[in-house]
Amino acid sequence: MTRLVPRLDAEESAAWLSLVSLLELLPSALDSQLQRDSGLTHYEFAVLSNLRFSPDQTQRMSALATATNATLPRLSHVITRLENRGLVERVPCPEDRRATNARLTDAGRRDLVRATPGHIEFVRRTVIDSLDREQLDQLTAIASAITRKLDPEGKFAALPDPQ
Amino acid sequence: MTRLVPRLDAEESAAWLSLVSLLELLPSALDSQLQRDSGLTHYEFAVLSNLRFSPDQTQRMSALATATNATLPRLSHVITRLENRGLVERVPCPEDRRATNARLTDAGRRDLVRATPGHIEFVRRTVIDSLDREQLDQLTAIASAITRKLDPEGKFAALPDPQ
DNA sequence: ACAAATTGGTTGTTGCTGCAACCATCGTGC
DNA sequence: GCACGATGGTTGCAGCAACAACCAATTTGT
Repeated sequence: MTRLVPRLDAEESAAWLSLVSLLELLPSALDSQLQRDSGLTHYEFAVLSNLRFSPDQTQRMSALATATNATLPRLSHVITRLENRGLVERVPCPEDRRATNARLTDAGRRDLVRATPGHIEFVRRTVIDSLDREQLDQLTAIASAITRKLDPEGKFAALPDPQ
Repeated sequence: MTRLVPRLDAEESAAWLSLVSLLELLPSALDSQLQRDSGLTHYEFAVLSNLRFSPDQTQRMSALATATNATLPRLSHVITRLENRGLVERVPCPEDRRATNARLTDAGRRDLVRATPGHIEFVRRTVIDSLDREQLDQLTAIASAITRKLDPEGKFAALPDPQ
């Protein structure tokens, strides 16, 4: 029986293993930091950040869902919880009565603004400061190349630049 | 009020955003592929792979948990499910009667061997083939550097080399 | 030798995500 | 202008993970 898929050679394997470790460790580290310091999930943080930089701090549910790479049911549940905590509110969309807009409240904006510096600092400490300038560019190229394969249309917008 | 944490500049921001996209898209893509083609979670796959390359296809629960970066309760539940599906069995540890060993069954080994080529092929298509040789080395260095910050003792062993 | 502390695992509860079913509104074709 | 499909969103249910509480076996201290 011939091997249709060649196994990974030493360099490929090293790259893959180190990437797997990263995928395993970094997301949970990010979540822990945000949860501990701000009571926010990384996903909730992404939702709030997205709203913050949208016109009128408002976005359609469906747009917000694709921008955060989530299913609509997931977003709906998350928005419900955030609404109960007073960080977000649902507003019926005037142009399309099927649609719902999610809007960041003042309290939500306040919490987000409070959470952001600590998050950036953590990102800097764990990621940015581990790399030199050259590696920063390399990382951008590498991650973009892989992402392009997974999301060719670039529908997933990631986080807006936290600032 | 002075800004204690300098915001990210353009290059830093680009690197971070592209990395976030990767963290968001790749794990779910890996999970979908494995789930669809083999009925295994990525985590279950990691557990089985780890057992496969352990002496006597056996590992202590606690060792297996740290090697897969999981809490002990999580592993215990997963092993219970895998045991119900006949892919793994629990064996009391002779040397320490508190301890439990998890052992890969023949059926488990068979399923794993079946699942592996498709998984490798997917990894190749999405990750490896997106990069050139130079980038492969760069990725190894970058991911290792970040991982070192998150897990200085290197307790997390990642997957053993799938082959 | 025995009490206390530590280690190794399991079980129960709660919270979040995915999927499927569902309802309401909008657009299209006739 | 009305039926039908498509779109936008919510709700209910099932499965998995985190945390805490718990039990059993072992080690430590005296």
